[in-house]
Amino acid sequence: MADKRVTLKDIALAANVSIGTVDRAVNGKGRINAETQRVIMQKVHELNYRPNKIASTLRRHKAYKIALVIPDTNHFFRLIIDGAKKACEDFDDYAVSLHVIPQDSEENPQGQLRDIAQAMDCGDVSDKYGGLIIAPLHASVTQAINEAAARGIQVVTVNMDAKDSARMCYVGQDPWRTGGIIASVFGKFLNNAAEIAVIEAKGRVSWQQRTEGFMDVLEKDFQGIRVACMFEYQGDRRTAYDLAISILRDRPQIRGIFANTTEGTIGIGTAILDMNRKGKVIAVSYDTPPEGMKLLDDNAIVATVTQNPFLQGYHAAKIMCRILLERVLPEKTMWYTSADLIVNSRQLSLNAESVNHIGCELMQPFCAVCQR
Amino acid sequence: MADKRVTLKDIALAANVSIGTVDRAVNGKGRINAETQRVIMQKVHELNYRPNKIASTLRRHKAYKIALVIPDTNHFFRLIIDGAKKACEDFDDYAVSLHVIPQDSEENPQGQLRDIAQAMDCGDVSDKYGGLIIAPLHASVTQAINEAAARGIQVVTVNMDAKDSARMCYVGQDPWRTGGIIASVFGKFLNNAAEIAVIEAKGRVSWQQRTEGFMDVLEKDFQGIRVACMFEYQGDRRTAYDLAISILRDRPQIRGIFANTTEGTIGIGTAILDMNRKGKVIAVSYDTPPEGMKLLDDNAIVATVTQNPFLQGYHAAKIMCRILLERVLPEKTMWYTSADLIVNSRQLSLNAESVNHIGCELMQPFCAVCQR
DNA sequence: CTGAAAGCGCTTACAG
DNA sequence: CTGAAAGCGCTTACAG
Repeated sequence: MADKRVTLKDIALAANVSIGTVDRAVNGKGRINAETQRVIMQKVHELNYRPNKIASTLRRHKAYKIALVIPDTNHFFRLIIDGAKKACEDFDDYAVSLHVIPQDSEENPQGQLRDIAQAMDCGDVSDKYGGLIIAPLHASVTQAINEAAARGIQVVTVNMDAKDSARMCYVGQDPWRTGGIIASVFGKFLNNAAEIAVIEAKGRVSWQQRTEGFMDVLEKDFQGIRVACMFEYQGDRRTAYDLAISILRDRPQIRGIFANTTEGTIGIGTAILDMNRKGKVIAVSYDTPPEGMKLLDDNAIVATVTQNPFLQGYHAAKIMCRILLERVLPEKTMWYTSADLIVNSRQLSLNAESVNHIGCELMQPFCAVCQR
Repeated sequence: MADKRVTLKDIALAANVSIGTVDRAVNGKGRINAETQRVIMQKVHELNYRPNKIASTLRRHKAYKIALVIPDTNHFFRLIIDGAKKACEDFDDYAVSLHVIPQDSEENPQGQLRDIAQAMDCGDVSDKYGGLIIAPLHASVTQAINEAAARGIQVVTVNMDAKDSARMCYVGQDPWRTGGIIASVFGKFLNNAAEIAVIEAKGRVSWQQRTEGFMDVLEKDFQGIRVACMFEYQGDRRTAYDLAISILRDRPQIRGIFANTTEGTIGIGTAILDMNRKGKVIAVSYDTPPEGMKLLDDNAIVATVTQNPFLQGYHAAKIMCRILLERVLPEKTMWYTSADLIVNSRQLSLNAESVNHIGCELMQPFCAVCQR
């Protein structure tokens, strides 16, 4: 910042070549003599040259196209999309554009695979997607990710991961952590002395990790909380509701029920309300669906743990922009967004108004010249 | 994004003048004929011209200097500083630099006034600060803010506001909201049926607003919670402790105590611990001081409401950068950061590791060429 | 394999 | 008050 930045010209002077040659050495395209390259790179290191991406963007006419491949099935995913859009607006000056490729179902990985294949083939050579941001619906999406990577397209996963794929990194929830936070709420509300029930879905890795996190924190920090019984369900609302009803009816000593999915917790909360046990039995929800908010305000659900979907999209896109513009590899493979605790819907709406929008509205193009 | 952006040249062509003249009309400096100006501005609106700040930064040699005037007395303020630094690194390409001017006390507004006056006078004409980000320690700082504004220096307040000053906007906590969230936690933990005590400091406007928010939400959402008694203190730890001890001793029916400052809540938490009443009487803390974290893990404090100091600094600096680079006035006067609920110190540390750093590490200059 | 030159969109002296 | 020209640091054809 303080000192004048070293430019291509400085390197060219020092290495006694033309700036065109330096450019070729640095950007590694076009034929170049190995020895010339070596000398130039040495000067680059010596003088601590960093490319000026302002200048390169100005000259380069290529725009960077990014595709966001994600289901568009509910508010949560739409917040991820919003976040990604905002991040890309931040890079508007650098000619980055985002194209959303939405899926209409979370249960159709085949459809997603097709969408990705199509995205890889679209456009002529100069108009191809430089990067794909994907919320992989299933492990089978890995093959599409690897195919994209093989073609030189950068891939980042968001919200859901494809662990053994060639994606650069993952941005999203840490399921273990959300489980742990819910355990802490249980422990504190129940004053570390109560029996609880666990209703567990095992269909996704992240669901299993939530339960693990929940159990681990209970064991470590709240040994006064005893898990009296465990039941399995499919992650659905209906079964969770039925299980909760029978637990509430048959086991009056149970004072808390944990379910490891959004849908499951909605089922439990509804059961608590229907059995007129709110305030007596606690549930803590995942994410912030409308039904969850209602149950939260009715105190059938004590709190909800939300994972900043907006930030997930925002940072996934920001990482992608940096990869494309600066050829920077992300420093970490796993980028976890914070898990926040919400106790009433007003808190959430107020926060949405501020923190999200403080990141949003600021990014909007607003021009002093034309006043819009 | 899609269409080719309109440039100065396009306007010049349309208005039948040179690009130099268009520049003068748009940037409003240098003599220009009123009629010419009118015609040009009309074309600017018609064609929806937006200046390319990439190009202008490249040509313009001026760097933008921003000063952050803030006490450097604890971790909370240091997070604000970190946030501001990160935002400015984001604008590194645009030749923005941040200079921190720290105060060593929160209780010495005179010293801060001197620091601001000095900052305004430093440097020659071309090297002056373009913007000041200030955490005003007292209403008297208003005069320095107005003086800066009169000299054409942009001012944004952070964390603390100077309401009737000429600052462009405020970025920071919404005290009313934090009070309200704490009320919600009380209401839910106490199952909307209990007597509580309120210990109130009135020394700062924001403290009073916290109490107001607390009382309002209790009244609206938790009518089963009764405020049995109110006491006044100076916002200090010691008095709060003494008051809490006597409340806990004399009024066994009290099941929650609210204090409206960080220090006050630490006093209460300690009293709850000393009187061996943890889990029986609840307190909810402000912010995230180390003592608060300890009391949180001991369950003397049930939760703490934290206000994202990192984001406060980050967004205050980002707004300032936009003001300087794009001559954009902020759309709102008050930018509130979200108030998050923390139930254990592990949650906070994990979140700090992710959400802050997801905003941080990404911004760090990291170069594919030189690998650092 | 390397160099010289044009030009991205803007701002800034310098002439008129 | 207005225009013509140079140049910010880079990339990209185009010659050699």
